[in-house]
Amino acid sequence: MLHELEAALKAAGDPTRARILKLLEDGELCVCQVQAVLGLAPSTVSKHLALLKAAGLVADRREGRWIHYALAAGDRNPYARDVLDLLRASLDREPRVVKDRRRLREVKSVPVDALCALPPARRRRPRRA
Amino acid sequence: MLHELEAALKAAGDPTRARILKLLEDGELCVCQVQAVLGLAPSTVSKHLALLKAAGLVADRREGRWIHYALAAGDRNPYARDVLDLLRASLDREPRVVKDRRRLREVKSVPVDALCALPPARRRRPRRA
DNA sequence: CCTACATTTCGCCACATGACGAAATGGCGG
DNA sequence: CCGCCATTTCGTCATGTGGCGAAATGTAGG
Repeated sequence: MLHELEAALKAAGDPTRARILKLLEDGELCVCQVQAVLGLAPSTVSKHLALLKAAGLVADRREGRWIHYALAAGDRNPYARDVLDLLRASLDREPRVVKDRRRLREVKSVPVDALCALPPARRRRPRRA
Repeated sequence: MLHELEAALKAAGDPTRARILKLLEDGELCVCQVQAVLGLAPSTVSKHLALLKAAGLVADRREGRWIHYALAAGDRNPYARDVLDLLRASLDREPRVVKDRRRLREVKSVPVDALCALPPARRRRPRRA
């Protein structure tokens, strides 16, 4: 692997992964929640999360069938703290980030076990089935 | 272009460009000096410097035939300062960086107008011709 | 054990990126 | 104005990366 700093910078330097990190600022999320907000294929989201984890920027936690991801405490990559702090202080006015946050509120209002069962056509406005 | 933060992170996240930024911590350098230290083709170095400049991490200054690059003050990209500070506080023990610094001292001991005339075979130990 | 389902892994494709050499550019000295 | 030389631009190639869908994995619940 690259040096830890380069890994962290590269991981955070991708638009999609930056979106994910901004989402996680509100607290941990399971993969399907992230996927619902981003609107990308599950495999794509999974790969990004795996890369963020490899870079030491996020940590995962298994709970039943679901795997929750959260911002890392920095115990794995000493530069994670700085990079995450930089991100935390940034992008809050970015339209994409604002939209994602709005969408996240919708997603969070749905129980997790109902979320992933929603058909794609309904994904824009999730509702308890 | 990408958002400024993403541009800065991406620019600094590349190994070669990180090496360049670490070199510039000692003060401005002309392209041929950077090229002599890195041992890469001039066109390659030029492209990296152009990208760093586009990202607002470095600034260039023309002096005669030579173009000097220096770390940016941050007036172009508001995140440059943070990213450069992060780099400044990092990598100083990296073997690659240590070697580059040693090589830089050699390169700086040669007058600039003599440096670029050196044949490639002699580049490992530059000496006034 | 078998199914259901969240997540990951794998194989693929399109595109971005880093490297080079060759050719173009632009200032300096004649 | 002409050539020299540092630097950039251009074209090309190999490799890396992000996206997807299909298949594998692993856990909960019957």
